[in-house]
Amino acid sequence: MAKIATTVYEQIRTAILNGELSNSERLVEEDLAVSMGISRTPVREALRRLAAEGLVDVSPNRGARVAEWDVHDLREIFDLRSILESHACELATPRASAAEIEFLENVCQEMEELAETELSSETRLPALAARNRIFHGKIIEMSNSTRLGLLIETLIHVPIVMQTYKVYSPEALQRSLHHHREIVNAMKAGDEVWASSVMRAHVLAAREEILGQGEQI
Amino acid sequence: MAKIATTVYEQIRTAILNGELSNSERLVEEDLAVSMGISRTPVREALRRLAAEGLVDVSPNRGARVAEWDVHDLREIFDLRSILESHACELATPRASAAEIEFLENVCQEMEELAETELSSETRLPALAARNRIFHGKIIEMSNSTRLGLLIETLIHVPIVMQTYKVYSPEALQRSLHHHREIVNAMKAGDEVWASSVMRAHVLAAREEILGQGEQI
DNA sequence: GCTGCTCTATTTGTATACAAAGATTGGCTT
DNA sequence: AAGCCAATCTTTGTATACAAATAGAGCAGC
Repeated sequence: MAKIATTVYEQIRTAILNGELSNSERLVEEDLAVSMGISRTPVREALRRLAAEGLVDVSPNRGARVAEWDVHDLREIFDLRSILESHACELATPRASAAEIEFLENVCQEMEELAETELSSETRLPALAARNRIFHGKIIEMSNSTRLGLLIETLIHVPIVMQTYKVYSPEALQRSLHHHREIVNAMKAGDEVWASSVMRAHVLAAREEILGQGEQI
Repeated sequence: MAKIATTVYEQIRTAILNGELSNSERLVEEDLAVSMGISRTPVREALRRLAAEGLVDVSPNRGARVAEWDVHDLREIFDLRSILESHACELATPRASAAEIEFLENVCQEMEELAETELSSETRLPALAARNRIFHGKIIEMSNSTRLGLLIETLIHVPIVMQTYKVYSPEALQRSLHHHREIVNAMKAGDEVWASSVMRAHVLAAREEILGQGEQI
């Protein structure tokens, strides 16, 4: 844990991702520094890093705020994710090993089992979200394209933030799990067109789910 | 010019993009600072920013170096650019105004005129490259997707670096210009599938051109 | 009572000082 | 002579101090 700046970065990052910081809340360097018992220098570095990832907005001489997103932003993000993640599927399919397929199948099974447990449990949703991230992350890793991974990484923050407020409808959850299964089946069959098409549909379906709820908020 | 950090950032950035800094050259904060007559603080900020954009690599406690890329990186980058820029075309086509089409046609014409002037002139290539960037940038702008623009932005650095060393073959140049014309024609016809397909081909053709030459270096 | 201005207070931007981690060089041992 | 260890030297990471810019409060003028 040599670098304080990295620690600070992770702390602020998870705070934003967990919704512990309200939207467009000011992030005053000095305040953050004293609250963590350190100096402004590493805080500054952390904030700039977060700005580069789009999690905070900084204006010159006016400091940093937690970034804010509207429906148009969300639409952009999911459009791009649908394109990039389906591309990841396309690249991953011909490279997929039996072990990797099995890994994905295990994640599918875990998610399916979780989905059958008691509804609206407070531990169930985070557990599902975590598995979901593992599933998507694994496919991106399998695509063997560092930059593709980095691009998707920068697009994923906002959906995670929204995920906090989101309650999947039972039908949407079922559809999502079926998509996952179908993606793995397509990869198993070595059919990259099939796999990437399902992934595209999967992300676009999620978009509608989120945007639909967005109007209710 | 209030922010020194921004100035430094731009200076180092253009130095890298112009190839004035040799590959994987160390960027020592203190040296850069004294050479610019400033302190290390803004230099540090600039380096971190460049790191976030992938133009320099920084290792903890070991400082920053100019980033280095291999053939695999280039392939990744052009693959992703082909996807994202063709998506930009798709979004831009239904939004394109007559004035924007005319603007693109003017850029096409300028490039065609430049192509007909004396060969291997040292001013011709940079002029073409500049127009090329304007052409692609305009379409991205027309797509009206901030994040798409940002993603492409982060992918474009490396090709620019390589462009410095690159001499287009006359055939490749002609093909490139024809692609541009065809893209504008497709947009004029309101055919986003056509437009995005040509853009995809355009970027992939550029990839082969660069990679083919890469082997010669 | 409201608008606009100035002065102050807060906060960011930059410089400098100090601490810690790596790299390097010189000598020592084998 | 080669390799290893240690001391030093360089370079990065963090803290603190100071300068500049912006925001806000209070006052003056209308």
